[in-house]
Amino acid sequence: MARPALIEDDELLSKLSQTFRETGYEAASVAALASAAGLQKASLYHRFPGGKEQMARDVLTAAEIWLTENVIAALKADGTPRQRLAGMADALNVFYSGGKLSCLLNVLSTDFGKVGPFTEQLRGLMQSLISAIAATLEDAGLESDEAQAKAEQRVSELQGSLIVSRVLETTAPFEQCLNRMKEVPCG
Amino acid sequence: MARPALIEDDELLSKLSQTFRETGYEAASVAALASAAGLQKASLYHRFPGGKEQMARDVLTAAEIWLTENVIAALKADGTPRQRLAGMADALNVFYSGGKLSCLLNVLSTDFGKVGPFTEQLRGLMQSLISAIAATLEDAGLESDEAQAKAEQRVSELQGSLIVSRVLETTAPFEQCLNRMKEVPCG
DNA sequence: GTCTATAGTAAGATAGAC
DNA sequence: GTCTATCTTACTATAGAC
Repeated sequence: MARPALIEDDELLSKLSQTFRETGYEAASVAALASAAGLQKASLYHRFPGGKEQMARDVLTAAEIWLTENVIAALKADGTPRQRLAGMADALNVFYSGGKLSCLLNVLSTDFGKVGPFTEQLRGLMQSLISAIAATLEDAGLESDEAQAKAEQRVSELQGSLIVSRVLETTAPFEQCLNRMKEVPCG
Repeated sequence: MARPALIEDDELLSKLSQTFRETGYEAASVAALASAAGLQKASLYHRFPGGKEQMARDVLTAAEIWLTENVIAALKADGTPRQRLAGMADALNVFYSGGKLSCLLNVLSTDFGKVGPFTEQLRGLMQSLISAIAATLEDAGLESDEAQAKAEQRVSELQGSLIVSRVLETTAPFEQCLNRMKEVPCG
């Protein structure tokens, strides 16, 4: 194993992720990404030969892993559906820093035309999240179609609450959305 | 009154709006905007001396007027709350082209850091929409706090459903969201 | 692995003819 | 009001020293 880098991969990806989520993909210049990481541009290109697109892809992959190991894992854990939904909400609160960070699903899907380089990965991630929520709602007694629809609705609301929170400059909409997500829908 | 331009202002703004909503603010180059409008870059700058920022601002103002005269007007029209919500949903369906166009509220708030040049206008527009929905829900019998919360929730869901529709490449989430918005919430 | 320095390119914006 | 041509700047990306 080689000597460790001056800045660890995990921390580097975290800094890059924050910049992408704060400013969007196109608006995030490599200079800004380098500055956020505390490196020079050439150092970033050394670690990401694929350039900015690879930086975003690696950030997205890291987010996918984190969401799988935390948000989706919470939904698949032991416990009542109510408890599992609460676990999911807590993990989402961490992921979005209490509503202060945008979602990569939004950011990376916005700055391109019909089809961007991340479309497939984004779709897979979103479907995984929806499926995991739907499965939990089924365990709570909902029928399959109903559970799927409610899961889609909740993911929509989650994404949208981040937009509303950003525009209105208050995290209240995001927090209220998380609270609603903890409850099993009445129908 | 001077001789009319070769391309009318309304149509021009419509083309620019579509480009911004399809690709985002930063990703929409002036060259692409000009191409969409069927003009050269210099012609665009003649009409918008403030450059790309003014183009986006004028597009946003036009959207604000359209939403006020259609979506919000539907909410303030005569009829039962249920009828007014249905009128709003129909207008929103037109505005978003059945879920195929992103929202300027998302696009213009994403590509900047904490504060962008459109923050104030975006916030005002979103608050107007939330207030108009809340007032209709109050007319339907909800208490003030409850109506406000439900209105925020619905706007969140609307924004989010556009993201989910874009990522999953199906307009179903948007359409289902509109259908839910037509109903008066049970509580 | 990180740096300074620099290509090469595309962006936003302007000048001036018609 | 629209155009062609151009300016200036900022961007992505690379080369090569340490």
